Parts: sequence; C-alpha cells; structure tokens
Amino acid sequence: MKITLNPTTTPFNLDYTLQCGQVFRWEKHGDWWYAIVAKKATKIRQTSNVLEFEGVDASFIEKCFRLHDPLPLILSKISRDAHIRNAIQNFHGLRLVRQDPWECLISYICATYKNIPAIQNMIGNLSRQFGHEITLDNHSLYTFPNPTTLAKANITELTRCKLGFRAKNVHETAKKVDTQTVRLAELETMPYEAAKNELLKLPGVGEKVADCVLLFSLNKLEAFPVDVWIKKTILENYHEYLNIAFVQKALKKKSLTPSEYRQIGSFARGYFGEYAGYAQQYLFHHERSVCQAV
DNA sequence: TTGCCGCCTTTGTA
DNA sequence: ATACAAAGGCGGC
Repeated sequence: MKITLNPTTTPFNLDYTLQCGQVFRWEKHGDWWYAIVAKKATKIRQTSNVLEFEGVDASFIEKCFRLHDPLPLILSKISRDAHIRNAIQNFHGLRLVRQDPWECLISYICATYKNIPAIQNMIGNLSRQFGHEITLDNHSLYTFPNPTTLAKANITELTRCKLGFRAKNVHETAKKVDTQTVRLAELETMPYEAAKNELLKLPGVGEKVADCVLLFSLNKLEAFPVDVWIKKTILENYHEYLNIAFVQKALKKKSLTPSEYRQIGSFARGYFGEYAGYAQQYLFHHERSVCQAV
C-alpha cells in the first residue's frame, strides 16, 4: 500500500523519525524499515513524498507516525529562537512516533543509565527470549512480550537479557501492570499531571522515564523529558531564562532532584508552549548529532 | 518535607 | 587496556 504526502502540509522524514532514538526496535535492511507493530510484522520505506508499506493499513501508519499532527503549525509555534530553528532545519520532517504504552514503558525503564545501542540490545534480547518469532523477507522479527509473560519470568531469565539492576524494576513493573495496580490503558484519557503521578508509582519510573512514556506513547505533547543531553542543551543555550544560581548548581551535579527537573520542564512548557515535546525531540537529536556520530 | 550521596549491571566508546 | 559515560532511580541519612 502507498500513501502520497503533500510535502508542504505534511512534511515527513522516515529516516530521521526512526533514527532519532525515540524507538528501539525498527531495523533497516536495504531501503526498508522492519518492525513488529500492533503484533504484526510490517515494513515501510519512503521515496521522496511517497510512503510504501506492507502488513498494516494506511490509517495505522498515519496514527503510528502521527501524520495528522499539524507539523508546519507545530514547528512555527516552537521556533522561538535561532538555536531550535537550526535543529528544525537540520532534521526537517522529524516526527514523534506513537508507540505502544507497555513496550514504551519497559523500553525506557531499561534506558536508565544506558546509551542507545545498549538499549536496542536489551529490548532485542527481551523480545527474542520472551516474544515469538515472525519472519518477513527472511528477517526474523519478534513480538514484544506482554505484561503477564514478564510478570511470570524469573529474575535470572531477565538478567540473562543483560538488564543488570533494571531486571528487578522490569519484573515488579510487569506485575503491577499485569494485575492492573496501574491501569496503563486509562492513562491517555487523563490529564498530563494525573497520568504522570500514576506512572511514578511504578518501580524504575522517575520523572524522566514517566515523561518519555507520556510523550512517546500517551499523546501528552507537553511532556518534556530531561535526560543528560537535554539538560546540557538547556543549561547552555537557555540559561538566560533561568535563575543563575540554579544553572550553576545544576551544572555541577550529574543528576537533577525532582524539584530541579520540574523547574526545567515548566520553563520548557512556558517557553515552547503546548508542543514542548516536539521541541524536546528536535533539541535532543540535534545535541546528540553535534556531540557524537549518530 | 526536601537535598545530597552513593550505589546500582553492563555496554559503548575513546 | 583502562577509564569513563550512558535518553536515571532509589534508599539512606
């Protein structure tokens, strides 16, 4: 199947979107990107303004890649200064992806204190160990294990997936989701703060992980995850909008207190507006690309 | 109630 | 090779 995009009203760049570090399970073979989404093996490629795909229908692709988000409007709203305009220009067509909340939750619990290649490894290990295989074009893809499966898994099996100290958090979170102690399915209908408070009840989920899950899977575009890269770029490029003592203190420490974290988040929402999450993704990808080869 | 400290496994990268 | 950083969170004080 194919979708033809109008590049003026619906700019989109598939490679930027899948390479910017928000998703961990899409793999590129030749021109095609492969993954399992919604339990179905799928592949997609982009040739200029045409998206070609198999395995899912057009409405799912539009939802998954947020093609109905009014990107030109969003970009005009977050283009508040030369720094972010530069990031937007460098990655024209980058969009947020709408992920499955459960897979997104486990992915970002695993992302704690890990770099992106290592995260891809951990999530791949979990899927091979606990998911089931689906083959497409001779590529083996694996479904992501459901909450019940990971709740029943023992710590030794999880540790074998190289999760390290995250194995216990993944296991305990899986139990709480499986028993509906935290109802993931209901969070999208809740306001940002309320949904965040629910996520914070899960072990391994702090301010940053909660914001990632809210932004990447629960449609909260005001979520502004502050990781080491975003902390760096905010303190370097936006210090004039922050208290001097606050900036100097934050620069000295590796991790932020919840209070400091929330100060940066509320600055970002005030400065970039309701689409602060999009600003975060452009700033994140830009900062990473100038500091290391991506 | 809040801040700070040290620790948590393992991999990537220089 | 050996060190240091990595899309942080948590319990102790």
